[in-house]
Amino acid sequence: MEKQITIKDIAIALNISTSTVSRALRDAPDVKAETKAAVKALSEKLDYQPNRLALSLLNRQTNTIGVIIPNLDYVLSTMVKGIDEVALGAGYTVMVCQSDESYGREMVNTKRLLDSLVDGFIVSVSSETKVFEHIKKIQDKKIPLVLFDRIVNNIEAPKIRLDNIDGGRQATEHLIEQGYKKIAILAGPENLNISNKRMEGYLQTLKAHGLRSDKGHIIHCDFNQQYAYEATKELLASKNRPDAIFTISDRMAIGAMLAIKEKGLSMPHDIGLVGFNNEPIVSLVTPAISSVEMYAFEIGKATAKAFIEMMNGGNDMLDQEIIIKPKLFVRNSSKRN
Amino acid sequence: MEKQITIKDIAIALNISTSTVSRALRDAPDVKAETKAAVKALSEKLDYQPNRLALSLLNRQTNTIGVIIPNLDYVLSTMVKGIDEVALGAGYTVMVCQSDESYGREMVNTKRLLDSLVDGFIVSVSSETKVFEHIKKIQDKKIPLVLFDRIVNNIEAPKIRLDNIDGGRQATEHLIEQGYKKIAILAGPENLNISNKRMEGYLQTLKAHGLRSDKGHIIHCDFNQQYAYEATKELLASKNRPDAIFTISDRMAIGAMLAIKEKGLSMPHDIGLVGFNNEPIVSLVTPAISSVEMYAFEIGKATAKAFIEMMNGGNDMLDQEIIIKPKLFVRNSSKRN
DNA sequence: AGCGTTACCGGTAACGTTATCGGTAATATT
DNA sequence: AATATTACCGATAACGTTACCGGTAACGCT
Repeated sequence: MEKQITIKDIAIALNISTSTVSRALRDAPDVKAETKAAVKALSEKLDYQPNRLALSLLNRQTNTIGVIIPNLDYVLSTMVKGIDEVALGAGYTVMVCQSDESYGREMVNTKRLLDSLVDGFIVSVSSETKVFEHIKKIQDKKIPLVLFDRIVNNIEAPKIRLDNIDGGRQATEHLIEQGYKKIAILAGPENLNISNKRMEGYLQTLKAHGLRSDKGHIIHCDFNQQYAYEATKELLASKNRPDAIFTISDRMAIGAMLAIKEKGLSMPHDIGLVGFNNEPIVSLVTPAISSVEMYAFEIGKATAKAFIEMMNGGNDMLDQEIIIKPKLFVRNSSKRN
Repeated sequence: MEKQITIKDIAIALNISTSTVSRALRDAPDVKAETKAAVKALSEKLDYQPNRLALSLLNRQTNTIGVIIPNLDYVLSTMVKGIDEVALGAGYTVMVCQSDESYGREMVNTKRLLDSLVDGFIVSVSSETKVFEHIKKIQDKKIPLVLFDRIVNNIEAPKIRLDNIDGGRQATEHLIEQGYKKIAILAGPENLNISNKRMEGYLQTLKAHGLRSDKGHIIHCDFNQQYAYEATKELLASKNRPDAIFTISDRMAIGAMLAIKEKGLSMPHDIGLVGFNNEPIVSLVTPAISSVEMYAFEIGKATAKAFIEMMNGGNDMLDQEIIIKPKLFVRNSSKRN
């Protein structure tokens, strides 16, 4: 790393003070046009770039947003893309740190970024996170915080998320409409809010239609094809075999699909299947899988917008919750009539 | 944002100098044990966190790596995960910026990070990038740079990449062994190095086995299922219909698969299919798709390791090229005997 | 001639931290 | 008792930048 060009170098070369150089570069009114021109010409020639560290230290702001996410799967990548787009436009640089679904790494990442590196946080918590001291610490320091997707209820911050209950409802209602009676659900980890909400939608809808929800038809497993595959195998081998499965992610849907095919059952005839996320892949397998679109890119954009609004003094936003409506895309895995 | 606790606050509270506080916190030998204890206790109590901006300004290093990537698809996400893992372990924070395959955004991102925000760069260029002034600027400033995956040949920097030619060779050789005679290739954008290398392996292998490569069997299209789907439809409708297709990504393989199924052809009997990347999805569709594993996580780790080595003064690494060997995983889409 | 105004510029302090030098008091050595 | 050594600590400068205050020279006005 070479010594970088500073304002001082220019000042010495032109035999003026650093103050004048600084003013000239910022087009201040009280600098002779001639001087300005000389300064600008030289700084151009030397390819002067202001040192953002020094500026940040002085202004106490870095124009950087810390984004903490559990992983970089399809949905979160898409959300990050949305955040990125809006943030970049507003002059912010985004710092993405993935916790890899680990509470420990989430804490470490948060702490690092907290050391005056970012102006604020956009967080989606890991599935392992059950204690929120690190999040509270952000707020103790009065640093702007926005939660998205995997939100935490008892923290007061703007929250941007999907209407997960409604997503669960749409999927379940559709299956019922198609005549399925024994609908199982492959849910995610037990303490994961988004999973529980989707399940809540599922349970509510069953109840509303006077259907019983067999306890054996509710299965918690990790966000993982392999687990989903095995869970489905068990489901299909059970005494009270379900005639439809709602999985709360497409990855899991594909795992389930594999087990269904292996068993020699046909979709949608013998068994119906609905996934969640509407990843591109679901329309490319056979049969194409019905799935709930969650508009991840939009969620990302809305999150960044809320963040920026908050940065601009919107402390009245603390209790705001932006809820995006999902939409079921029906495909052949569940379309019986 | 509240005023943060500084070393000065502690100094005033304990009626000692900032120098002493600083030394006490760093466990310097020439501080009374009693003083140390007092400082540590208070800094603990006030939850003092050193200001990394100030430190960075002083030491001229930020302990941050700028990672520029074209997007966050499966392969790159996995590589970033590898980079992250190694970098975190070495005390670096990673700043991921995606260019979204746009030359303009790649430039903007690079420039921003160049303003003293990062100690070095790890770059994978966008498919749109044909001019490399922004990359050369990094080197002009003597800032460490490592290229990975989508590398640029005429830039002198450590490069970590897959042996793409060999990947193309393995795929093609396998298809030939399975008795396929008319092997088409779905390649990526024309100026994309990784695509051209995989194609080179394909062409070399055809030649080595005395097979002609029909010009109509070489198709360039974007990394995109939809394009691949349409391109395959055309291929299958052409006079000289291929009996096998090698796609240089799994996304494209799935697009191709869709077209093949639609046409009513069976794999591997009527037509063979081999993809690239070995994404989890390929083993979950029917038939499972053969694919070339590129060990993305390993590439990510190797990249970060090379970067760190370079940071530690390894300027002798400038011409080093680490080449990871791929490995074909054979599945039912191409296993005829 | 004396005063105010304008145009322009320089010096200093500050952001938070640490390296370096130097100093003082207590203790050890002769 | 005089000197050397040790243990401990404070002041200062520096990293690069800008806000703020102040100053000088030139000019115009009465």
